Amino acid sequence: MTFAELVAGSVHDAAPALVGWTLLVDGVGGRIVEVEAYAQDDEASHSFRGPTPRTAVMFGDPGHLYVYRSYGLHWCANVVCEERGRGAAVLLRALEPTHGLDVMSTRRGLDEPRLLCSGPGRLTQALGITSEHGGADITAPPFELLPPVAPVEVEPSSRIGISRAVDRPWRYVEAGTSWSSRARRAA
DNA sequence: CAGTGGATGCTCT
DNA sequence: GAGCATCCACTGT
Repeated sequence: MTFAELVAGSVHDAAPALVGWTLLVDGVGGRIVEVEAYAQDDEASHSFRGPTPRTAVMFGDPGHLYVYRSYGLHWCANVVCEERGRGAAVLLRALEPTHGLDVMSTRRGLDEPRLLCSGPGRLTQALGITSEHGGADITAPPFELLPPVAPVEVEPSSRIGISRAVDRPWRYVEAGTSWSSRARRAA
């Protein structure tokens, strides 16, 4: 299954299947360990009330990036899923840093590996993703996607930071990872 | 370690 | 004018 085929399917299948892929931007990045699925029929999704100038990308082609500003200062990156017009996307919430640790440390202004990519705002800062990448094809340079080298076990849980549809278990975290955004407690 | 609140800008009501 | 798909510093134990 190629990445393009994967994200063309249901967002509820694509989201857990993205865990374990490695995402690089200009050779810098890491393994995806935490994501959340957002569907159009989903009160917590930006696409819930239909397309707007901000969310137009969500209703475009799968495999492209929907980037939005969060709380006025952070960028958050999503991979558009399903076919055109569906308004479905997967929010990238955490990576296990594997490539370009030094570059990410500089961009983040800290050395602690655990804090480089463990959060949606953190990983965009570490990878240099901004609104300039909004609408870009994530399967083309400067992006690079490497498939998992071994089967990945994924556990569903509730999504974080939302106030509606809180009960839907559409957050997917790699089992046993210590790199997720809620792994602040020691292992 | 847990809990709180400030920063900061854009979208939609 | 409210409300965020957040992060960090600071407080009090």
